[in-house]
Amino acid sequence: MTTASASPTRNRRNRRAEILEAAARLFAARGFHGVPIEDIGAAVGISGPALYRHFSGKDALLSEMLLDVSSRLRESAVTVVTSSPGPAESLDALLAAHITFALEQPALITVHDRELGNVPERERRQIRRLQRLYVEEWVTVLAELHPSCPAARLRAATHAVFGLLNSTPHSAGELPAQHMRPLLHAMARAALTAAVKDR
Amino acid sequence: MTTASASPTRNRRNRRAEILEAAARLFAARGFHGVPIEDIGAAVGISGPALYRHFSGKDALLSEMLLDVSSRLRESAVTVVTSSPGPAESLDALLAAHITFALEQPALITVHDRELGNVPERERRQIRRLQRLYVEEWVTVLAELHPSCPAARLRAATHAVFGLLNSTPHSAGELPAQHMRPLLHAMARAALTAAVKDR
DNA sequence: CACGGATGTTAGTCATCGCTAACGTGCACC
DNA sequence: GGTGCACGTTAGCGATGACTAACATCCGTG
Repeated sequence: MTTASASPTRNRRNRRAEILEAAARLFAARGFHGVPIEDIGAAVGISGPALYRHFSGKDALLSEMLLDVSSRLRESAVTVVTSSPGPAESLDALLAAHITFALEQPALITVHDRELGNVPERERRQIRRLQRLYVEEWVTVLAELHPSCPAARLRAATHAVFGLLNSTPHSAGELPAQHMRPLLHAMARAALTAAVKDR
Repeated sequence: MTTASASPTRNRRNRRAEILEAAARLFAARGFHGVPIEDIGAAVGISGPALYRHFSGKDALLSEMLLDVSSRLRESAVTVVTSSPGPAESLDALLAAHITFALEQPALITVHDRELGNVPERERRQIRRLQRLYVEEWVTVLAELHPSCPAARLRAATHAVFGLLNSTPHSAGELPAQHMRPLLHAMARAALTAAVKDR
């Protein structure tokens, strides 16, 4: 039979993804510098230096992880906005997509906004750029809905909403996901509505 | 003249506070394990091992920092609630107090919800207890305002609002504090209101 | 003015960690 | 069926970092 593991590329991909996932969990729990490379290896059943067959170093691992998250978020935002009939629908879709991500990948979300400072300068700039673009997707949609509201305020409100949505890891287990999702959606929506009201 | 530095206790207190403050900034920026003890010393003008004259170790420093934050938050909540005429005023006062803290001590807030995992078991339990009590102050007030809403939902909503309020460090500089404060207050309030509506 | 404690210093120890080196093994492919 | 590459191993090196030891200095006090 043609084995499922025919292509070495396939295996390599899986291994890399597996490592990234395990590392995300560990980084989220103990911080980048708190996790020795040996522990990451152990978490996927290999040991220590074997990681260097897949990543050029610990920094590179973190960089790739954050770059991946940033571009996925950004990409999903672009997709979602361009395929919505209007700004109101865009906003709901942005909320839904972000909530899905936060609920399904709490570790990644955590690492994403904690460990940027430990990424080497070069790729940190890239990541920041993607994050900015992601925020701007939100701000653009909000600006369409509320043209009279200054952009700075919209940006601040967006960041605050990210804080709300990304708090998921902290309240893990408080509520099942199928209740959490609409709760977060409603709260974020209300917060944004309040933010653009000029009192 | 009686010198201001008469009591050694006084000096010691100041030094400890100074160290805790510097360490908070550094931990917030680079993570607990990312900050060598020498850097903390350097930040207050002494060098490295001199810290051991004030703290028994790096762990102890972190523990004291988080214990202090947790108990201050909790205490302020108790004070504020008991001195309010009713639950509605309590809620506003809780919001105001938390926002003040988040805006004035962004580093402490950051460390407070990132580094708990690096605190030794014993004091971690204490800190968790204080955090739980703080959350319960909020939940109690909310429950008075909305008796029909299940406590688990109120707890989840409270955590989400903390996420919103504590996101301040991320959006540092977006907006001046005198605009940020009412914005956060309005958003948090609206989010809570939305959370307790059962649609 | 000696004394002692609070508070610093520098030098050194020991553990840990990131990473490299050298080597083993299975598997695709000619 | 050898050959080479993907992927893993263990041993060890060099750097760093937490902490201790031994020694200096300031300063209030009997």
